Amino acid sequence: MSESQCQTELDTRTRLLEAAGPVFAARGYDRATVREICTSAGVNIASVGYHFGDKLGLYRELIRETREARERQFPTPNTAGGDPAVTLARIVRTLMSRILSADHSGWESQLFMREMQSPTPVFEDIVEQYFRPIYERLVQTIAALIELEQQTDTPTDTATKTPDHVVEHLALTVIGACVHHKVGAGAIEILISPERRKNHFDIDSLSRHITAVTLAAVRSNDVTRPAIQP
Amino acid sequence: MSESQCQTELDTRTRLLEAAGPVFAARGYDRATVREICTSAGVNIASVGYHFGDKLGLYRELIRETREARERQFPTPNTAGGDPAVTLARIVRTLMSRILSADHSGWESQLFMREMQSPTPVFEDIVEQYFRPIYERLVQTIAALIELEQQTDTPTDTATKTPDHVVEHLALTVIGACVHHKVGAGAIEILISPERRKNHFDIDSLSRHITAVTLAAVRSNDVTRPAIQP
DNA sequence: GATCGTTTAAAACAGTTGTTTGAATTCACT
DNA sequence: AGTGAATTCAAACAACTGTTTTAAACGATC
Repeated sequence: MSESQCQTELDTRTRLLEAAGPVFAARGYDRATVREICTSAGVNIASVGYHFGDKLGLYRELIRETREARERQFPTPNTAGGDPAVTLARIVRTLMSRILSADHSGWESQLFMREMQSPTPVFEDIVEQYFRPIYERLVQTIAALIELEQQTDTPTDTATKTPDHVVEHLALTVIGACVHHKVGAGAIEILISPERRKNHFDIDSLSRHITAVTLAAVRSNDVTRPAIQP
Repeated sequence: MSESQCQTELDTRTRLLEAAGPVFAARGYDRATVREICTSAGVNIASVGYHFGDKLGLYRELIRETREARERQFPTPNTAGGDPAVTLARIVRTLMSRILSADHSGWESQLFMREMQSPTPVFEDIVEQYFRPIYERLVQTIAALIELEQQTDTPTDTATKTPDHVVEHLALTVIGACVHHKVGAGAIEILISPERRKNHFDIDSLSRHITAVTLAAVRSNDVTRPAIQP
């Protein structure tokens, strides 16, 4: 094994992985062809079979490495003791960064978005190892926020405790609001003017907005104390 | 042309359209094969070419008819004069119904979701004719809500007017929260317990939750009066 | 320098895809 | 029944897919 070259002439295996990312993200697992990947990587078609067994093997490895890189770059905040409002802001920003941050060209998150609608055999791993940790931290944080809010309430209001499913709804609302800016990017591109998108649809603005909405919801009894059918 | 039979023996054209819906929704445009559609419809493979020109022609017609049916069944609320809060609730419910209502088996909205991530030549039409109307009504309603809220504020608070992009952020947050329950259904199925999903993840509960969150956000100055960088 | 395991190369394979062909069939109308 | 257009059918087409094959090139070790 040669480990001396580090400039442009890399390992065939590595070149395959690097070329596979954009292609799988752009076309999806099925539409992506090993021929296009190999051409883009400048390697022979048979290399996929040799190094990864088959197309799915290459895809599995790509997903694994991408997820690990994404987690390293935007780790799930673990500020357990601090102010829940600050933790919420951090979680939302982490979510938005993982989704919108375009280090290479935004294909990383596109991979995971495609798994949501066209799941492959790796989907369950992605949810358990990538989605669940930050989701559960979000649930904990929102629960802490609600509890904090209700402690400062006047005692007469504390008749009914906020049920668990409301916390889950809130967490999923947050995630949905974040994810939508990637999933619905094509529609947003048509619905929102380019100038508006350029000025106000960055990670920072969107994170702050979603955090503010969530905090407002947590402080509203109409959300945390759901009424019986009106 | 025969128009006498209306029971099980329908027009070949109609049978093709009816069979195409579930297949295109389940597999996506590319993965769906005309062979599977024709087998499911019980017609010859060449019928697609004869009646619709080609695969894309069949798909175009399916999208058109599905969109029109969906708009008929869940029309965009046009209660212009009424209480904006009521209008908001109606819009959210319409959105959730269009997305989650499973008349046949939920494939109708799946079609549009797939267009968001793997757009075909019909995507722009869908956005302009299906998404934009209800989106703009949502924007108008939220703007009306904010104005109504700020009228009742103490005059000292009305220093800064809510900028337009905040209204757009709010509208997209609402849409994202709704859409996520379809796009992220696969992940939600893993993250949320089946019992919880069965009891609290229906159209009614989710619509009320999202409406309440939006109303809370509209009433929060932290949302409608975005601060300069902290 | 010969040798053996590792890696790459071009070509072919078997399967599936959307589409087309040309004959057979159906159908309304005389 | 006969006619002519509309429709359906089985079969084949050309293009593309993932994968395999077989031989060639490489690289370290003796």
